Amino acid sequence: MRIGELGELADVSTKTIRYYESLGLLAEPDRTPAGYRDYSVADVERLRFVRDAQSTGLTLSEIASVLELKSSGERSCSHTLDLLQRHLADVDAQIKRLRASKALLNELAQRAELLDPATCTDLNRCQIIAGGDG
Amino acid sequence: MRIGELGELADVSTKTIRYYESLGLLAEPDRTPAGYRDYSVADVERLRFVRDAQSTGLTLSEIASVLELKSSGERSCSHTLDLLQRHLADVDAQIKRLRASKALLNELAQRAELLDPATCTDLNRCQIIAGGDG
DNA sequence: CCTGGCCTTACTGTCGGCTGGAAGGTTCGG
DNA sequence: CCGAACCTTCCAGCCGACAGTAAGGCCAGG
Repeated sequence: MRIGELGELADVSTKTIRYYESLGLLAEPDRTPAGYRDYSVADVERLRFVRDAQSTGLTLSEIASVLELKSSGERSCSHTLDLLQRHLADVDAQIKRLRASKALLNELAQRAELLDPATCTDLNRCQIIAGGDG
Repeated sequence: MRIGELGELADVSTKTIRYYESLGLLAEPDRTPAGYRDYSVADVERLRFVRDAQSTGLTLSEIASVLELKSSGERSCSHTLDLLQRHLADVDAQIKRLRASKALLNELAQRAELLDPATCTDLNRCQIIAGGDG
């Protein structure tokens, strides 16, 4: 199949497919006599794999490293597992940060509702956002 | 004070200060006869405000819009409040996505530990990551 | 007078993941 | 045989928040 069909089947733009190929996420496909990329069903699987992996939040280069290991004949899943666990830690850290951010935002919003706007006199200092130290 | 001192007081690089100025986050300061930027204590406050706002996860352009409104004489905090609440919704959405991502990662990691690597035969299909549909 | 450190503007590069467009070749239906 | 829809390569740009560098000006201490 050609790139357009592959794109439709995996819900990925042709642009993106060529981009993935340039990153080594997809192997260089066969070409038709006219030079068009010629894909098989396995490529649909592989492309979907990339999307699946991406949906877990792995970066494209991380995905590339998983694929590279696999294609180099690495049978063990330990690298993948390792990657997943490190990534899990990252995600946790991000969630933590966001929670802190959220708590702060909530506090600020609450303060904002209590505040009398008339007391908001200093243009350089928003009472809602600035720390409560002054 | 000059830009270096301002930077130290607010823990921001001189590069970043000039960048903020170019975005309109900081007003154009007075200049010394030699053309150096000449800041006052109020500028330290303002710069810290920017950092505070940034720490809540607001983008620089959002911060700029808050500051713009304030400097245009807007007394009401409703815009800021609005911004905070929309941003809060964003943060919630992000947390949601990350949680989903985390659940998926956990599931994958668990599956990985149970899997026999020897069954990992299809190079285009990582059993850890690919969906369990086949 | 010289050196080192600060300052100036302006432009480029970085990361990640694409997207757009130009300029051309191919294929298919009518 | 023609036009539309597909394909090709390559190069540029986008978002956000800076950091790096060049090429120069200024200023204080010894």
